[in-house]
Amino acid sequence: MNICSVKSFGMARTQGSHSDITGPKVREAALRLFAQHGFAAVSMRQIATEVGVQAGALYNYTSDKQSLLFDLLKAHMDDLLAGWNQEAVRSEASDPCAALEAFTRFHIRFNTQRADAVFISYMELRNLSPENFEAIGALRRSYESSLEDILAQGAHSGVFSVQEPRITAMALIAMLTGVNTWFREQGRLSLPEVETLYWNMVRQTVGA
Amino acid sequence: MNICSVKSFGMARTQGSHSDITGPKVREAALRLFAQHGFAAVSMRQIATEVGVQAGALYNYTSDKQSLLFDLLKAHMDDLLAGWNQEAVRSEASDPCAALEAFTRFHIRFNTQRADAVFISYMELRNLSPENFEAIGALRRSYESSLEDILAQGAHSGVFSVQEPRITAMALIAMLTGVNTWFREQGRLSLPEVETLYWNMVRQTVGA
DNA sequence: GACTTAACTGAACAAATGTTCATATAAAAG
DNA sequence: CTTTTATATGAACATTTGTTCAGTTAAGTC
Repeated sequence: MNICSVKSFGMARTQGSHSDITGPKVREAALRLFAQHGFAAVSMRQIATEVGVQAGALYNYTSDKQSLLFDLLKAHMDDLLAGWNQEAVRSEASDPCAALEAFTRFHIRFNTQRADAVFISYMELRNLSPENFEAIGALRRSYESSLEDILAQGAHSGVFSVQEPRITAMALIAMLTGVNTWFREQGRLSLPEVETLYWNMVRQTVGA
Repeated sequence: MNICSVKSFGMARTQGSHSDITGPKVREAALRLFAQHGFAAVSMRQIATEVGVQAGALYNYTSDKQSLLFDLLKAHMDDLLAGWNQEAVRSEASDPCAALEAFTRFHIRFNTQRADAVFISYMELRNLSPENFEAIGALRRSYESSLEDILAQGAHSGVFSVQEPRITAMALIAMLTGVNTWFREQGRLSLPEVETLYWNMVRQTVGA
């Protein structure tokens, strides 16, 4: 239940309202600070200072510090799944090899562009309540399964040599997400070059 | 500078001393709690309760909460490098392919046995002071370089097809460390089975 | 102009934080 | 038994924490 959406009940002042500016600012500041220092180490007052507001005002945009974190993680996972669905449709890859290449390139491109959210998604799950933890976990497993399906189909049709599609999917996702630990925008290698390097490794891993 | 080592200056009561029991207990409790809840979310009082002692007594074993974390990370990295050195000597692998297999199996075995320390080593670096961060980073890079060297040598002698040894090393380490996110001791697959599965993937990745 | 209400302030709250230290305890040494 | 000292207590400290809320401000509607 998002307090921000109170405004959408056809009330006045929907244009130029500060909440349209402050709301995103709160989420951006929280995302950056959580990634930098960790959820528990960041105070509501630090977030408020970053936004340019007093701590009390934050509670117009979240009911809790906890649900502020959950909203960020949920939005990230929804973005990820929506982005991949769109990519899968766009590339209309019927053969598993093309689908795997599309996944590889999408995952690297998407994750390097949101390093903060990715980092939080891996590190701060433990700060969620059990239900919220389960909700994020289900979304994650759904994403992992979409790669597993590609691998299983490729193994079935004989273009991949993969014994354990689930485990291979986990291994490949870990490998691809690892790009975030070293990749820098101004580095020696461009993003397309990195994508191609990793696609070559992925292709060899599945024996295609 | 470790306060625990004060005792080692040839003083009395080195046998049966409580500090020989409490000291390790403090580090074990801190390791487990930091991994479970995060460094910032764990209070000195929680650690003390776990040990069965009052909070003030912890300061006989660490000068700081910060250096308690650093000591844990430092000890883990030292363990890792010592373990790998020993393994590299023991397997006396002259050819790159055998060396790569030794690395793969060692990394999986070592890391799955210390999941808490591995998790902290990746998540809590941001809570270190700049010098301490750099110290841990140097140890990590040294470990990464030992894999990079194997890959570079294999590429040079033609048994591997690896374009970028450094990036391939990062990719492989990320893949192998990812085992920790799903592996469970009582699971369907035994550790040797997992090692073999991953070794097959690693071998294919480097084109050997 | 008067009125309504979204957005924010600033003070307040109890609880918890890391750390220190004078004091107590009990185990080893002489 | 007496002395020494490693080890632990428990209270105290100044800050900081998440959260609430009565009141202020200003932007929109009529």
